Amino acid sequence: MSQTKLFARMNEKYDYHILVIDDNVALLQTLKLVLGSRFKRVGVLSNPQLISGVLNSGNVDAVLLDMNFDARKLDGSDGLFWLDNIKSRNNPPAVVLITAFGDIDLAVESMKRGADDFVTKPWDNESLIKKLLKAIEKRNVANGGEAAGVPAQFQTIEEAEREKIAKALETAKNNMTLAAGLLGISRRTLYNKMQKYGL
Amino acid sequence: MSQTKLFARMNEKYDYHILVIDDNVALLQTLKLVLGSRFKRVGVLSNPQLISGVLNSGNVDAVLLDMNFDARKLDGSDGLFWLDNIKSRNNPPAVVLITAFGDIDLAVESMKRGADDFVTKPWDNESLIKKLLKAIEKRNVANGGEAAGVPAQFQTIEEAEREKIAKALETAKNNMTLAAGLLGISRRTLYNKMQKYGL
DNA sequence: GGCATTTGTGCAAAAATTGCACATAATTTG
DNA sequence: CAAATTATGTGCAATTTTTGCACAAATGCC
Repeated sequence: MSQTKLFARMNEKYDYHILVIDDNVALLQTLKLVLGSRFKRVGVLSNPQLISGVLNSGNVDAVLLDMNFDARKLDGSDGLFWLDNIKSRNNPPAVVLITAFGDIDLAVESMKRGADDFVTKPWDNESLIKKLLKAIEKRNVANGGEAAGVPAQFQTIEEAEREKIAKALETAKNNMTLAAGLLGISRRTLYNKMQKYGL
Repeated sequence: MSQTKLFARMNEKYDYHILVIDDNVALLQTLKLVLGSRFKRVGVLSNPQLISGVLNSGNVDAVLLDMNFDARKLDGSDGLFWLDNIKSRNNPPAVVLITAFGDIDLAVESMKRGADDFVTKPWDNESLIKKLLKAIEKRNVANGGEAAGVPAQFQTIEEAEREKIAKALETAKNNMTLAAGLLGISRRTLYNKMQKYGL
């Protein structure tokens, strides 16, 4: 039923959907060409106002977002605004930022706000593609790989419980009484579950 | 039993423990002086090998870490190594990196690896202090404020379960059969739990 | 218009949780 | 150090939860 991130053999394109957002139309063309050679679908957008709509419809894996839309305002605040906008969505795509103004503070601030990577113009095509791939893969594992809509792995309640218990034991430094309290279960049950999970 | 991050009135020092790590001893002195005027305790370390020991003993809230120890290797790889080292600890302190070589890629990579902020030499004392404070506060809320070793909040198994179920429903787009499968419980049980949790 | 899947719910058997008890450790404290 | 307090591991019976199965109605799909 699903056919996501499969093979990536020679001449094979990655089955990912990239959305490029930049107000420079010429640049947009170039990027579409470059990325189109390696990704199955590359969308292009010159008006960031439309981001929301596009993300709602298509299944976008990564957004490549320019930091500066307004040429009179080169501090990247527009980019940050749209970054926030995208990252506050429900199941946000990976976001890689691109800018001509290599400002460390801007880069750091972007990362704090949830950007997945940061690229400066002029960029190297291969490393841009690599960064996009890395960002997508990281996002996919973080999301349990539900990029294509169909979940791949999803932590079972039992698995989550096991982890939670392990963590509680650690936090409580193996004080069973405390750990049981933290977990909100009776001490007897904690013993039972520990046996069940081999802890 | 704990008395962390209290007041910060005029002339009052923040009750935080900062550890500065740099191989430049002169710089270390300066930083100790600068930070010492605003933080209760400021430790200083010129040999990163000793980080682990210091972090084990004291209750360090934030580490200010230089990126370049070996003068012949200016790519920051040493700093990243120690950053990883610190952040892989159990209850890691906030880490703010400091470097003379303002390299965007290095900054981005640092943030990816869990640094909390990034400062370039020459720095502004006030903003350095602010960054440290922000980093510590962020870390404290993230950890639920268990910096002092005693757990404050800990998610109960039921709470975790509730969250997990909510997420599963979202992932499965409210397909109950699928959601139950994802969670590894019977469909009937999913209905029961949803009622119990008011989902 | 069917055929397959999903939904919500009932029911009884099986399993898990809970509170309590109790004999021993282990830890704290004066 | 000795007493007092707290934690441990386990048994047991009452209670609660989970499970599998069933079934009629609703929904989706070709």
